[in-house]
Amino acid sequence: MSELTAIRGMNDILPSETPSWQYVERAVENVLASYGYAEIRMPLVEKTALFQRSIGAVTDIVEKEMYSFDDRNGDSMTLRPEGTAGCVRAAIQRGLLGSPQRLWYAGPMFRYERPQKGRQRQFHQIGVESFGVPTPDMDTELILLCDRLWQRLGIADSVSLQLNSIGNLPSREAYRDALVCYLEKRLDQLDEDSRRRLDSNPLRILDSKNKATQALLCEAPRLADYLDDDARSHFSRLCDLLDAVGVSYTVNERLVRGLDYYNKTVFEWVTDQLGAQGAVCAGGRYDGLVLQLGGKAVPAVGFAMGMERLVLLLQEHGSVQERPEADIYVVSAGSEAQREALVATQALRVAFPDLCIQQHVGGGSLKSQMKKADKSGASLALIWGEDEVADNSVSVKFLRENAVGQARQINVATNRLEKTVRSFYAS
RNA sequence: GUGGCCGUAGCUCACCGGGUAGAGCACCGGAUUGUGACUCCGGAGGUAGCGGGUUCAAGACCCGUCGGCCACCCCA
Repeated sequence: MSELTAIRGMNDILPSETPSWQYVERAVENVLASYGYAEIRMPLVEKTALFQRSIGAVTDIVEKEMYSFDDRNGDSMTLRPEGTAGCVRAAIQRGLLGSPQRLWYAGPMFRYERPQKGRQRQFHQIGVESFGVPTPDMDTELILLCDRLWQRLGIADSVSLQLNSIGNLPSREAYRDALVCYLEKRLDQLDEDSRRRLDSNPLRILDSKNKATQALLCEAPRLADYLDDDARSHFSRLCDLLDAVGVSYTVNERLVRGLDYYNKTVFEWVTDQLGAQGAVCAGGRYDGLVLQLGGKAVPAVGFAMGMERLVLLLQEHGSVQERPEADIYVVSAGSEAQREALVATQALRVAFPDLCIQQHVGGGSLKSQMKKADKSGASLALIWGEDEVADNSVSVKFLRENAVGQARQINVATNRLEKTVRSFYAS
């Protein structure tokens, strides 16, 4: 093996996998279009400060996971670790926020982490963001959109919705103080990671996986008790609407999300089928971010889904059907026959733009060409040899089980080939 | 950043201190003249991740290193 290998955590998506990817991408694009969302494409690289000021300076992402570098002018740039910051920046800078906007984007994100199942350094997200609508019906729409997509992909049974409200900044700060106060009195019962979080990001302690810590939290102050009326009614309206449509969810009071910009609604679609990586899709409301990044006070909600994780889920369910490499495989013996075959094949491609018609290349005996025809999965082989050239015909061989009474091989005049193929596919 | 498991043919894996390192699948060729699959026959393909050590002898044991997977952490 050469030492010129791919960078750790940056995977090639191989030909055997791209059908699954395309399947997911098409389904997503379809569903998004049906809800009226428009695509936006942003650069992969942004100024480092953009991420520092949006994601939150003390988050792991900004502290140790960003691919940052100085460009030739000495300005610090960063390969985007997530999409929301760039999308907000673009929306502000390009003046998209005069009226409500429904946007989506897809593409690679970069985070310097140890790779594991469902997690790599270059990974792909599809992000959906809504700007300008402060009411909970907007949050609802986004969640319904997800639900529709899971149905569409056939993975609805594998994911479930976790929901919470983390209120506005003042109530979160008040709660944070109460939580820290409570935990500081019980420092000895806290695990090491949680102790570290006590100064940096106390809310994250809530979703610690440590059992002792979780037990400790049962008696801790509850975030829900600190929400103001606005956040409370926003959340209950969201729940009402979800109930009305019949989307089931679990209110998870410990769900706080990692990025600083969220307020009010946060949600996560989780699965137990991807090892340690439970979150397939996650997001929430971020009413303050546009203002914080230099725009007007425009409310917003959004979420992102992890393509790799969706594809993994889909593959576990085996619901992507594979297509044969070719529908028709063209073989020939002799250079004159190959010439005839080439011309006829080109005409067939015009007549049947949706079929995959492969003409054998690279020579070899007719036998070896026929082997290739079989392996390609094609239903028909078209054969040109000396005899066919001599009488302007082509031999059509049916390679698969087909309609009763169908001959295994027939010889037709070249000018009747199109008609023959058409009738084969009609039946 | 920490921990566990693992690097032998294109792929999945055997052999687990001793002869020229094997199998299945895949690949190539042949089994009648111009015809696939199934079957049979034949062939090609490996400095056993890399470096060092122990030993009369190492793919197997030890150390290091690189790479992979999984988990912690974090997150989509």
